Amino acid sequence: MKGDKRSVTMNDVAREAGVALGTVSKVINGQPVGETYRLKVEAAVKKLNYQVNPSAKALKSNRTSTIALIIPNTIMPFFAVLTYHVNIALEKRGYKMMLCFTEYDRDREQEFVSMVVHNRVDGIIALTYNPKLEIPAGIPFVTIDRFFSVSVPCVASDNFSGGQLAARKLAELGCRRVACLRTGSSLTNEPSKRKDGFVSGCMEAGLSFEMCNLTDGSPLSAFEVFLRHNLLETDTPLDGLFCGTDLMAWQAEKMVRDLGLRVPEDVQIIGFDGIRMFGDQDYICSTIVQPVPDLAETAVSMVLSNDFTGLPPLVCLPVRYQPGGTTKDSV
Amino acid sequence: MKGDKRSVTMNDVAREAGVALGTVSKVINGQPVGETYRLKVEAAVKKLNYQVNPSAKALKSNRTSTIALIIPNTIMPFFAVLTYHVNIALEKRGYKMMLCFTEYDRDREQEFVSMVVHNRVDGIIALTYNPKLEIPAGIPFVTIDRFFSVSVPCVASDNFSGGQLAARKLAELGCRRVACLRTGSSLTNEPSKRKDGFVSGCMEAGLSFEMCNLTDGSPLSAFEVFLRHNLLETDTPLDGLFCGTDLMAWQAEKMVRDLGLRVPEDVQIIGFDGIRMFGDQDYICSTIVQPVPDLAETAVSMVLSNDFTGLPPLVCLPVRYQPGGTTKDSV
DNA sequence: CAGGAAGCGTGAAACGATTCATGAACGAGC
DNA sequence: GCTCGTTCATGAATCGTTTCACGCTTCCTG
Repeated sequence: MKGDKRSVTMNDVAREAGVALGTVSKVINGQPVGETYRLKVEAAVKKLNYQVNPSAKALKSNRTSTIALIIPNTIMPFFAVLTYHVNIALEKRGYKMMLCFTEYDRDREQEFVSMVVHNRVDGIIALTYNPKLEIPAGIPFVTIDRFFSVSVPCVASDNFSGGQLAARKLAELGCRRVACLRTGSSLTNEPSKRKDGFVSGCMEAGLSFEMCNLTDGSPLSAFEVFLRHNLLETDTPLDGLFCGTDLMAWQAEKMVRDLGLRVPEDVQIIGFDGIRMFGDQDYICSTIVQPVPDLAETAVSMVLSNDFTGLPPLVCLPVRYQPGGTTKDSV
Repeated sequence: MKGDKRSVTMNDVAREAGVALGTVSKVINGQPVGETYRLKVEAAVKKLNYQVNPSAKALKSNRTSTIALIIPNTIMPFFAVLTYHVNIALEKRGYKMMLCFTEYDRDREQEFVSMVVHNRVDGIIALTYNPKLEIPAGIPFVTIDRFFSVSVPCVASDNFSGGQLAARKLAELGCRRVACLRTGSSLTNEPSKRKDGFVSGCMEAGLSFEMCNLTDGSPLSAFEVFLRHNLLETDTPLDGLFCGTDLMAWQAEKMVRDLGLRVPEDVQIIGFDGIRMFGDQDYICSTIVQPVPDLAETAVSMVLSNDFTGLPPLVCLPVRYQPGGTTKDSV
């Protein structure tokens, strides 16, 4: 069929180099081989432009050099950036990534897990929403932001400290009465510790605070009702907001503006994630920055770890505060 | 080694079903087989929970059911959304995606092309920046937004019409003097037709316009200089902006606000791409929306087309205008 | 200088699928 | 009833690696 010039095989290399097949294999895989032989093989490889056939290698060795990343989508900026860094970390180590988009669907999450196991990936990194996800045995499985059990290593930002930090910053910046806006209250996972940290930080700083939890189905406009009431129709209006994500902060900023108030003069806002547009430039709001490249790097190095069962059950990476235009400390 | 329970093979299925190996293969691949045999095989497959081994299949058939997507990253929202839809379109057809992030590096682009060819992908979809990219023969290759030659099919939005549409809208909305802000002037590709369409639209509508082209290296602040001059230090200030991307529009909106003007009251802004945050909700600005799901779907169906050489050299998909808060027609 | 351990290259077998030459089974035609 | 043709299941060969038992060298020791 179409110009299928048969490709160069190890056998061709062996013949060209005048050595045995096994010797070529050893050279290719960096196993110890006599200097003379290695040189001959390397010359032949170069001459014939030989490249290993990944399918054959995978078939025989039962390893695919592929790691699955199970994640809702790449539409949400946090997921998009995480996916990027996971792929970069994998590429650096000679691995490929198999992407599985679940769109938060619990059944799809479970199906993808079986699917990638059948596809014989060498490991799985998952950011999922099914608390009852069945985790396959016998294959390295690392989660991001979801703690299942001590035998399933989890990588996450230090969400609790991030929440605390936000509260402290708002206090420092002169806020008297603040609120925490968040969604997804139905699920307990690592990110839900942001609010816990925030509460802790407020108490510590003696800051008066409100909670506004949107359950999964509620429309975003519920925030608007909350804000209208607590900004305009009260004697002690809010002057600070902590939002569960930057996107939420971005929405909140709009809502506050639409209510005729100024950001950050009247209301200061801190988000979470550290999403920026334009590469290294603007943040969409003042925020608690997650170390996404580190999250990715850590998850990858854990899933590829030689001693998988020796890994710590939960790795929390440090976050930092970043002014970004919605707080008074922004330049 | 670790619980490597040998997996179920076609041979096991054949034995279980009491038929020959070849028969099982035919059933699995949907080739015609006697009813009785098919039923026996299907029963055995179910009983043993057989799944084909992709590596073995790829090795023998020389097809991997994998398509490479070569793209700068998934950090820019447009790329992120495109990647998402490409993956969904591929998954629907039983294909996997191999992601290659180039970060706009021409050498990496070229390296990835060779790499994926060696990895024997069944086709390549590429969004690249190297005008001299060498396109491999003998493998379906579809580009997005970059036209190379009539023999390399390209899928793009109708950028020219989009530019025209933006100009017409600004005219309709009462603008008298407008400008086009864009970057990346050094490269001629499909998106660069946006400005051409815009120019054409302005002339058609009798609208006075300025061009502000940022070459690749320039800092974003050059826009600020341009805007300050054309908004504050002139007798006939601009009252409308068309930006090459939504991100640029988002920046421009900030700059205009920082200059003390109101959006959309004083200056109306239209972007390009149709980026939204929050799924189906907010657009970050009034914009010309690219049909990203269609772009992905089209690119995928083209790259998998049976009659690859019969494809049209350039497919332009229709765009639409979407009010989003930075124009006076927004509710 | 003989004996034996250590080192290392060799090449056949195996991984699990696809493919195709082979021949069995069956029906039609005369 | 016999021949010829068609249909279709069969299973051996093959894809390009990895692996490992085997045996040849080399070199050290006594």
